[in-house]
Amino acid sequence: MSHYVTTWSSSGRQFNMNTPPALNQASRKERERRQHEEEILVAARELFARKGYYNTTLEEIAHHAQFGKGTIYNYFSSKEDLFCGILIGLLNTAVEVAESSIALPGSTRDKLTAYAKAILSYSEKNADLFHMIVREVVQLNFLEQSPRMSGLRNRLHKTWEILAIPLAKDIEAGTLKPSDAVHLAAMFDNLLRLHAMQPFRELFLRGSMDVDTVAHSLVDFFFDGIQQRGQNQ
Amino acid sequence: MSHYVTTWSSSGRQFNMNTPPALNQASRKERERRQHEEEILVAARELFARKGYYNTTLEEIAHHAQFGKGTIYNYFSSKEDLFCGILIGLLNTAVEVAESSIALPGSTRDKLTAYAKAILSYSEKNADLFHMIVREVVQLNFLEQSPRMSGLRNRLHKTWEILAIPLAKDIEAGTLKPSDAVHLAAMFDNLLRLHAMQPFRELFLRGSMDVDTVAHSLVDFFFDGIQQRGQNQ
Amino acid sequence: MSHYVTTWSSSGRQFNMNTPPALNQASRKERERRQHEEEILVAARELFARKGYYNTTLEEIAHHAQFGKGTIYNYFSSKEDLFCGILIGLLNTAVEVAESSIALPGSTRDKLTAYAKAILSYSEKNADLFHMIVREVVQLNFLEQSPRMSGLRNRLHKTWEILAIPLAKDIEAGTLKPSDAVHLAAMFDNLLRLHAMQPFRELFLRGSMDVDTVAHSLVDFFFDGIQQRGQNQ
Amino acid sequence: MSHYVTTWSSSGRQFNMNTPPALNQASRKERERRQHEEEILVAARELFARKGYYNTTLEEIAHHAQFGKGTIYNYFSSKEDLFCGILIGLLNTAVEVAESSIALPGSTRDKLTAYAKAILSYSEKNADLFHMIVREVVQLNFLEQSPRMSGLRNRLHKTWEILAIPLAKDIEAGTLKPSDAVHLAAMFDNLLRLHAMQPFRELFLRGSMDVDTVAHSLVDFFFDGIQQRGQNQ
DNA sequence: CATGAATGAGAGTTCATTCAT
DNA sequence: GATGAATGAACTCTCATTCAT
Repeated sequence: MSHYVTTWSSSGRQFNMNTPPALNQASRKERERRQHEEEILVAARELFARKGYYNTTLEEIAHHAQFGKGTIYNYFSSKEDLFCGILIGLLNTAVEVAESSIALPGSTRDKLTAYAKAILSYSEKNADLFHMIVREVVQLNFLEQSPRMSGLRNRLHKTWEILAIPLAKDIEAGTLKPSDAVHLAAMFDNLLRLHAMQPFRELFLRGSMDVDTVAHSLVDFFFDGIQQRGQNQ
Repeated sequence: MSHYVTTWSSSGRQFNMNTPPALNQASRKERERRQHEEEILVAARELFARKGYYNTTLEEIAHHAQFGKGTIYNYFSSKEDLFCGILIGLLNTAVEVAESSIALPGSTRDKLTAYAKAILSYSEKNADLFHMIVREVVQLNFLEQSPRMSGLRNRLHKTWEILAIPLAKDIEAGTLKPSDAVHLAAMFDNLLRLHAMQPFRELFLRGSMDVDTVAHSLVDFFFDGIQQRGQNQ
Repeated sequence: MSHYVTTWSSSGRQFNMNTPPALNQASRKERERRQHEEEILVAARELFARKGYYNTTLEEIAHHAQFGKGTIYNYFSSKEDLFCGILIGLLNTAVEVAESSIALPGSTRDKLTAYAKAILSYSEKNADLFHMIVREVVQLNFLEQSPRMSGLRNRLHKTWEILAIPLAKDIEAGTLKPSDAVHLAAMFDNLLRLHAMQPFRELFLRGSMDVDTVAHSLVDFFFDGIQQRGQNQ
Repeated sequence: MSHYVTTWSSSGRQFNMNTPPALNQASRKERERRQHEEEILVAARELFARKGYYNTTLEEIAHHAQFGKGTIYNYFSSKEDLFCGILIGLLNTAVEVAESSIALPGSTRDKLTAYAKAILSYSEKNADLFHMIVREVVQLNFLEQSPRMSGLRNRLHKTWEILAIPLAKDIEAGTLKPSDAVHLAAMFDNLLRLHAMQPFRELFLRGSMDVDTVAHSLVDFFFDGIQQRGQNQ
């Protein structure tokens, strides 16, 4: 599964490691900077996920990241900016995962199953993170005001557009009911996020089901509904 | 449709109007008190929905409710308590709507369609309110800390249990696939809430579809999935 | 001398004490509000004068005014606004003093002498205040940015225009050299402020000269220069 | 005019260029050090003058001087010390200009006119600098606390004492009214500084008057006052 | 019961200063 | 000597809550 995921870096940035030795001096600094930025992001992600955006103070984040309070501001211009940094990383990851998944050979069911497995598996490792996203991202005030945020919704939409590609083909081919492919993708994605959220997992998945089982049953539900085949109420 | 909705009062509380005249004196006071509480709840609901919990100050709420700041504290012991008041009202409403809906005659599809229509119609009139709930309620810290909050999740779960009753019957009857009925109800409810949220509505529903159409297509999707009947990929 | 000075209230506001008894209820609140505002202004004035704008914290001002930190913000929207409040009071006072002074009967020398005495006497009681003004007002950045500040420079200029009236008459009458009357007024005013400043007073006036003597000698210098009459170097 | 101005170096320090070749090695280092110090002083002067002491950060100064932030601390022990460095340079310059001016042949009027021309001309090139001095130097806290600052007021006073020398002679000779010569010098100096300040220049001098005209009219005002000769109000 | 002035803990943010490289 | 990332004390400002009227 993980073969299509090159980096799980939350920032989603790619950078070339094959720099010539002459540039290593600059590279060291740069690498350290990225390292620290990542540490701050990880600390913030954990606290935001656990306690929510407004209940987490910068001091806590700094302490948890083992930095001084002021250091955070050398990497992010504000608390909001830090939050954006997290979201950007997550959404970039989602886009990447979506792209890799639909590039896999196989049916649309296979592609969506792969996507579901990757997202569920990621969210299992990142605990309450999706939880936080559902909680905060949707807060449009937030999204609309910050300039850095402007592209976030587009990125979310982009994930859906990517997932919509195979769905659209199937609709055209007549194997799926005629409908808005992007809308379907959004519904699937949100069902998935829902199951990735901790409280929901606690209620229904009780650790008894592994990622693969959940992914398969979600895809089945998505394609076939809850009704027995052949039945028509 | 509205015949099964007894009160849309946000507090969801029932109170008996048939008090004997001797008690009317006390009743006047009591009625006035409820009236004021309701006005405060309405004002708070609107502002919380528009700007989020943390971005709304008590002063704004008081002003919007045309009361003094201190007056709020005669009705709610804290900002958090006020927020709980709103949630309780909403969840009570949901429970009531669920109860009324499954009490209707007809198939499970009919019952869920009725529920969907009522919720969507309510959320249309209450704009960003479901939006806010998804955003804030899920915040477990919030839920767990306040004593008054302790029953909120149970109430949410209760809605699901109510909706699960007809589903469980169908599963037993073999018309639905074997699965956890409450889980199915939760999925349906969350799909519904998703479509009740403003940003999602904006993206896909563009005012072009009315409440009835959306409700029906959601139910269809829920029962049949996205696949053409008779197809098996 | 003091007969032309109606209020020395730093805010320079006039308000009618002859309110009918029916309005006294409102008047009490209003009076208390002004009282508190004045106390805050006095405290801030003293600290700003003693330690400078940037070296004085809001907490100190609040403590010195015997209020809580937050209370200050019920009266002034920011530290800068508080500073503006002080300046407005002072400049209003200066305008009033100028108006009263030139309204007095007598020669231009008499009018300017009266103005000088009033300002020096005021600054003697208000210690480092003029000191602070010279130090901070001139800071144009400050003046230009705040909207409330927009009129401050005009007010300063207005003082000069008022003082310029008798000077202009004398110039026209040929008893003073032809020159820009407002410029002359500004020079006189600044000479005056200079002598009102504490460090300058310390250096030259050493308590040995009283207000009247200083005022007279300033006016003499202003009209006659430092040269002996009849001499031409 | 410029023949009496040996260095306009802001630090006002004199150093001998005629070092023997053997010391050139040390001298090179030393020269470079002075060069860098001067660059920092120039950058700081410009920014302090433009934005005020408290609104200028060390980072800005460092950037403007094209050095790293830490480098500043190799030359000045603190921000305050840097500020002192500027003041010392300016006041040294003023002392030098005063000395050169009164050393010139001619009447007291001529000497003061020369001083006025030099100061006005300097301030014209250094824009808001005198502005800043009036604004900040007078702040006694500043002066009194820093040990390096201890001599600054003395230096200011020294300028006045120098300018007072010819005035004292004239008073003794009876061509000037009997008065405190240092006080007169201080008044003249401050009138001059006033006209060197940008806002004042803007109001009255409007570019229409050149340095020479202003200097002459200030001296005339100082000696003769504003009254027509032969008039006695 | 209604009010809103008073409160102060606590938030995000800035920036002079240090120090390892 | 030059650097700039790290630091944390100290700042201004916010706002839920109290309480005298």
